[in-house]
Amino acid sequence: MGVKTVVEIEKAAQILKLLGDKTRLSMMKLLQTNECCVCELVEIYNASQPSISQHLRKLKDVGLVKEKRKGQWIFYSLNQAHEHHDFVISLLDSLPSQDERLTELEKQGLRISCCE
Amino acid sequence: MGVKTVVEIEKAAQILKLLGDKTRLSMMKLLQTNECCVCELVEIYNASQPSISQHLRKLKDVGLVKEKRKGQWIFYSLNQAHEHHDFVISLLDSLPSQDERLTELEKQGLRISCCE
DNA sequence: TAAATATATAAGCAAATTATTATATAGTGA
DNA sequence: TCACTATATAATAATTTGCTTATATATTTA
Repeated sequence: MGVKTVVEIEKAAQILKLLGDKTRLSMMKLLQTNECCVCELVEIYNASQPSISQHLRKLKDVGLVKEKRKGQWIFYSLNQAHEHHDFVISLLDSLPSQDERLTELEKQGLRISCCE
Repeated sequence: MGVKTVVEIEKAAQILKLLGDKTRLSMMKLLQTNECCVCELVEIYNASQPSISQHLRKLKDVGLVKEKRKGQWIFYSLNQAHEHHDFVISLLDSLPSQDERLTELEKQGLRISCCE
């Protein structure tokens, strides 16, 4: 499980505040093991497109997620280069997988796959 | 380090939201290894008494801390019986000790000690 | 190039959060 | 019992958050 590194209180509070929202937290767990584009997340969380974009913006602003454009889609995933990535991972490791939400999408034929 | 237990997303988000405030987070870290009364926390965080009381109330409402009256003081500490205590501990274990704040108090002669 | 799709951003607003001020409750000790 | 200290709570004000609506930008495709 590796050695714990220390996260300053203020930095930790900033991260935890962002994760303290069930949509963002679930998204982070999903993005831990999947790349998703905005329109998939909109479907999954049954939220408006601007609402999802704004959540992603906050996560991106502190470097928790990164984006990669593939054609007209922008795929998000965890930013493994984040200073406190291991702190975040150890948190996410206590959460149940959110992958069944993607499986649902797949069933509905709404999963975006994209050859680079 | 023990086996990770799973915390439902909603429950985790609730806990993380509470910890996503630097005063509360620092207090939780302090209370992990110390019992403190309200007036000590007021000194330490340079906050008003109602403000500290309200933070403690929130933490107590979800069962993260517990209280014990000793004379005119009420001492708070982590509630080790919380359903997700191990989740909380694994979080706090990544944070730097806040004990020097108590040491400061001690120097100023403001530490409350109380024989039961 | 025009239409369609995906995403971002800005503005406005309602709900939630945090601090402040004022007051109530409880224990201590003269 | 009265004054004092510690704490909680209620009311209010200030701030922040998250959503919606409207619009802008970028990419694809006809």
